[in-house]
Amino acid sequence: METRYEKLERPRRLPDEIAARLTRQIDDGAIKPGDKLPTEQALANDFGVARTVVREAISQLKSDGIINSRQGVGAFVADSGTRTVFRIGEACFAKRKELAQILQLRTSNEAEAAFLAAAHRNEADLDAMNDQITIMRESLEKSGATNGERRYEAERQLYRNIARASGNGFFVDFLGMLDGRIDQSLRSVAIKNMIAVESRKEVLAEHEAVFEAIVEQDAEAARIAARTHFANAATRLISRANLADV
Amino acid sequence: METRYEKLERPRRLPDEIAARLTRQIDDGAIKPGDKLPTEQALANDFGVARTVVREAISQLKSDGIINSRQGVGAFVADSGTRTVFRIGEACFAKRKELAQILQLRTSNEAEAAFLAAAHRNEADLDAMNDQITIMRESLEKSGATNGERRYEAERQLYRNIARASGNGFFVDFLGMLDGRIDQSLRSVAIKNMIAVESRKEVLAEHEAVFEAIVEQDAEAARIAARTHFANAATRLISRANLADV
DNA sequence: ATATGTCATGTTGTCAGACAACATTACTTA
DNA sequence: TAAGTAATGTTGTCTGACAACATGACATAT
Repeated sequence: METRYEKLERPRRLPDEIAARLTRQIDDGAIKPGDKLPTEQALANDFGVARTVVREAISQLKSDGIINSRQGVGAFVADSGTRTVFRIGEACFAKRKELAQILQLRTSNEAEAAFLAAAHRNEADLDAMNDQITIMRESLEKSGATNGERRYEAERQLYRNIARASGNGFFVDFLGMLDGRIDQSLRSVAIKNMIAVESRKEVLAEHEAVFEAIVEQDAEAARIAARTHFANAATRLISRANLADV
Repeated sequence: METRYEKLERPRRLPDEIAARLTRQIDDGAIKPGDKLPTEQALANDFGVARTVVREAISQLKSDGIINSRQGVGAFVADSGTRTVFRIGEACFAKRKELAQILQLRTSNEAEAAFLAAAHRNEADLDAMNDQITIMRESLEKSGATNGERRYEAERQLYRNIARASGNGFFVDFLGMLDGRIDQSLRSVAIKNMIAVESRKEVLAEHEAVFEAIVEQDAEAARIAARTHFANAATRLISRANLADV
């Protein structure tokens, strides 16, 4: 019996820690839009680090549109409406309410992607989807961790294929980001779920319903089927994960 | 007559330029996931800048999950599935096809937010929405740039209020980011649109339909009404903007 | 022969100091 | 009163150094 270990996380670097603290102060309203940050030298003194470290932290915040800096003047907190990125904090995945909201966001967008895919898909798209459905079917009756992981990966690939078939690259990127974040935080839970869930046939039927609707170019049916699956998946995931009720 | 000037953009800094070039190389596939980047010193020599500048650039990419670096080893391109942020490049807003896709993404999510808002809204939410509708009505018959801008801002605020009423903070953040990016790139076009569009009454009616559905807690009607408005708005915006047909 | 310990090397992470580029303010001058 | 000028402070960039760490080669012991 080979015991599997999870990859261990590397220690946080100083610039990331400082970026996180500044971000939190801004999100909490301790520093408001328009306010001027302390000078880099002052921040370096306060945090007890070199100015280069502070600069790396500020560089990160600038690239997110959280702050703007002007040479010779200073760095200022930007309006909340000027953020250039959408990101989800690590901690959100550990809280029941916030995780439910994240999965709600995903469900909506996966449903829309399936809707669009039904209209735009070509034969190559269908083949790619069918490959994953086939893997799921073959793995259906088998047990064990390896097969659970195989079904999990097949499912992820199936919905990546659907997103791609939508013809809208922004859905691909956005859903890919959401899936990656969820995988990063909840992969082991999701795979355990795959192994344990007693109603595998019903889950497979959910995927098949989505696929068949896309084959038939029935966009509304695809949307409903995808929404059904991801809503169910969210319920299963939340009930199985070990979450805080903040 | 006071002529208005747009805020002028400040020159790009070296770390941002380097981060952009590296990102592009990765997106283009010139450097693939798993590949090791040149050492910081080598990059500094190639670009003809100091290592601190390269480090700031890499620090940005790390915070996006595009690369991972390990002390004593090097920096490596991460798998595309491990990106921690969703961002939209500036250039996308100038291309017809990509802008259409961005607006499609927004339409879908605004519709879902309205759907959720119909179920979760409280009286304070409705008041906030009604304030904006009132502003729109009062401004309806008036002309001029100022009134166009007023209607534009009222509309933005209305849908921010709806997103907030959804009770899901991630919709608020995501839609806020999309709206901010669109505003940044197309504000003047959108306002001109507000001033010029001959069918103001019909547009106002679209907003009122969304609002009334949310008042009546008719979630499906709210979704359809919001989808209708944003789809129409997308068509208007694209037809008026000066876009490349890449 | 295999496993363990040690060291040299190269890379990233952090520190310190310096100067350039720039914006603001106060001051000077026409 | 208006325009020009200098002083000051901040961010942007450069340079050099050392610390922290990982890797691979080598030596040693069992």
